[in-house]
Amino acid sequence: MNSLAALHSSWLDRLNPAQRRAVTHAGGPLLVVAGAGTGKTQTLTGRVAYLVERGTPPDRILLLTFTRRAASEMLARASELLRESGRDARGVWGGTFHAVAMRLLRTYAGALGLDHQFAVLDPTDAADLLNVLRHRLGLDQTRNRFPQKATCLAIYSRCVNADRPLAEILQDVFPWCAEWAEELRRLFAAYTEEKQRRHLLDFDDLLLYWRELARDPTLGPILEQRFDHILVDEYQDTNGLQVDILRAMRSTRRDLMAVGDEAQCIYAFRGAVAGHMTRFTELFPDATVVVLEENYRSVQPILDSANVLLDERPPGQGFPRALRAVRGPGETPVLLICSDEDAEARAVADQILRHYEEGVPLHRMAVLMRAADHSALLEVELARRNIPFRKYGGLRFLEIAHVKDLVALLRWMVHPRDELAALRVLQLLPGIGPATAAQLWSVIVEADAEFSTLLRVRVPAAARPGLEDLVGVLRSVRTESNPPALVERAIAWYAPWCAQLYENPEGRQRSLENLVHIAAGYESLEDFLADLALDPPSGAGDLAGPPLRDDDWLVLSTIHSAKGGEWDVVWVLHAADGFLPADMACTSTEEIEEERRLLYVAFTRARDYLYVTWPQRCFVHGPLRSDRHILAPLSRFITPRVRAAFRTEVVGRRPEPAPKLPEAPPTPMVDLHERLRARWQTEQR
DNA sequence: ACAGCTGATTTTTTT
DNA sequence: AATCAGCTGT
Repeated sequence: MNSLAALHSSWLDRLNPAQRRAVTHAGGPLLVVAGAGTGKTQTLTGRVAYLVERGTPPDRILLLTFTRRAASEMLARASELLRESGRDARGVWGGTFHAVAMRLLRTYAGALGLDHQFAVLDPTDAADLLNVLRHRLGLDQTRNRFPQKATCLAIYSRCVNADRPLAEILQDVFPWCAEWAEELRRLFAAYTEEKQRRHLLDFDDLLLYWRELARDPTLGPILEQRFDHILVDEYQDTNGLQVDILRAMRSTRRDLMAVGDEAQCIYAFRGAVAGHMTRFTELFPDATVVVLEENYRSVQPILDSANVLLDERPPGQGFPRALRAVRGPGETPVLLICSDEDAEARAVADQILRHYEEGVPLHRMAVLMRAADHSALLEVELARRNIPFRKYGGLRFLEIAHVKDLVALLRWMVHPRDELAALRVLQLLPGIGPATAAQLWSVIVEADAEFSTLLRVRVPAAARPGLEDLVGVLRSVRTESNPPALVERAIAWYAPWCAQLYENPEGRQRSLENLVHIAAGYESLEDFLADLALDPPSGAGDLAGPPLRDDDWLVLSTIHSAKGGEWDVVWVLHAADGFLPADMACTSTEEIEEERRLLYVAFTRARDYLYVTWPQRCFVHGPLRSDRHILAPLSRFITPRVRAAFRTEVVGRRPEPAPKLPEAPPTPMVDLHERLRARWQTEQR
């Protein structure tokens, strides 16, 4: 025990008293209220290390995080702390709720009556399946247009995750779809049945089945005993379903540690409720609460701006809890008033270069925005100036058309009964559309997935050679099991169709080659695909972005994807009403308050410098609002008091005074009026 | 009967 | 910019 104490002291002493109290907490439920930048990650990793050091077997610890990356980073740091004691944290169950659910369900599939071979539907597949069923139910031929497949999935998912009835969700969140309540209910019923019939689980099912498993009178207790300690990061963003799971997993055992910050709850669209933090102590009345308030990240002026931002909330929106900077004074944040978006992009690029020349590497800077397309002009400007960047958030890797095509082929190779994948692949061939593809599929099903029967079907001549090669590729899994080799075979088949179907085939092909490298880390193609669905490469930019000359790149990120991150210099783009808050999120107080928290998250990512930009004129493009300019008022969250925490700079063209015309020389009079009238008098027809 | 095209319509953020 | 229903030429 003495030697253990000596080992601890090396890193335990570096924690502040509150952090140490959390890390060495004796037992029972523990809530850590951790404001932004207060060392919540150190506290969590410290706790893991402490538990392992005190003898808890790593595989009896469950660490639930918001992304997989967060889990692996924390476990690596915990192992670091443990090195002296000769133990390590590998073996700890770490990952997202979804990834852990996947692992548990693979283990208990049999007992649940689930096919061991169940496949996971990524959101794109889920939407495609809904689309199929929507047509089957005749919901395409309606007076008004039925909601799009992605919207249907969003509605379904919100109901499941918030555990609230459809009618309520429609009323509160999707009022423009309220007229479709009955049709949607039928659609979701069909969807649920169809998934079960095909042994498919979507992301939400992973959680739903876990909850059922944990609540089961026989299996539940076994599952609960499986873990001595459960630790949850970003607790403020857990939804009702996840809270249910935690309660079921801790009905008799009491060791549960939750870490979070109510002011950073930004996932209402996934069913999170800002009040879950406060409700923790209701669910676990014997909980110990530890509050971390000392901020180690930012200089005081940045925290001042964040503190005022929260202080301007209407009453009843959570406790005011001011952050104190351990680091002390620093630069005042800057509000950058730009004449338009072009000026914004140029000014931000200028400043990036200035900080770079002062010695800040690009990867210590980040540009954050509410929606992925807010950085469109900036991206052009960065490319023009050869500033390398990576973009996180926005279009997901698996949503890019050519990636979807290739992944469908890989899935079909692995799961011969994957109808959605097969139909997508078959329709790549010229002359084959929905009907022929469906016919080919039924032939295969009858032949018990013997691919060569495909060649007996009469297809348009143009499709014939492609189809023959396809059979060869599909059968290659029988002789080859090396994932990268299989991915290469798939690419070889797909490349010509890709070139025919899309612009920029070289670029697309290069991004596909990256899949070969990623696949190299896997034992089987199956594992590779399962992981790809749950944890795809972050952002399209990872693989399709501009060529990276060196290892240094600027980060562009949605605020949602920036969660947990920190940078020396941070820009927050488009701090204009209609963009932040987004105009689609202004129908209720709850939505608006969430937008305010989003801005709070953005502010508190910055260590040394914070710039908030306001383009006075914005170009709105995309759905619903045909491309046009609008005058955008400053974000309602930048109230006079908040603005007082900033220094203001103005960039771009001021409205130019009308150019003075040179004095006109005297000229003869002309009758303009007459000429204009005449235009219509002589018009024939 | 079908594939592929045309033109109207479309809500952001992510595991 | 993408989706989707309906139209048109094969």
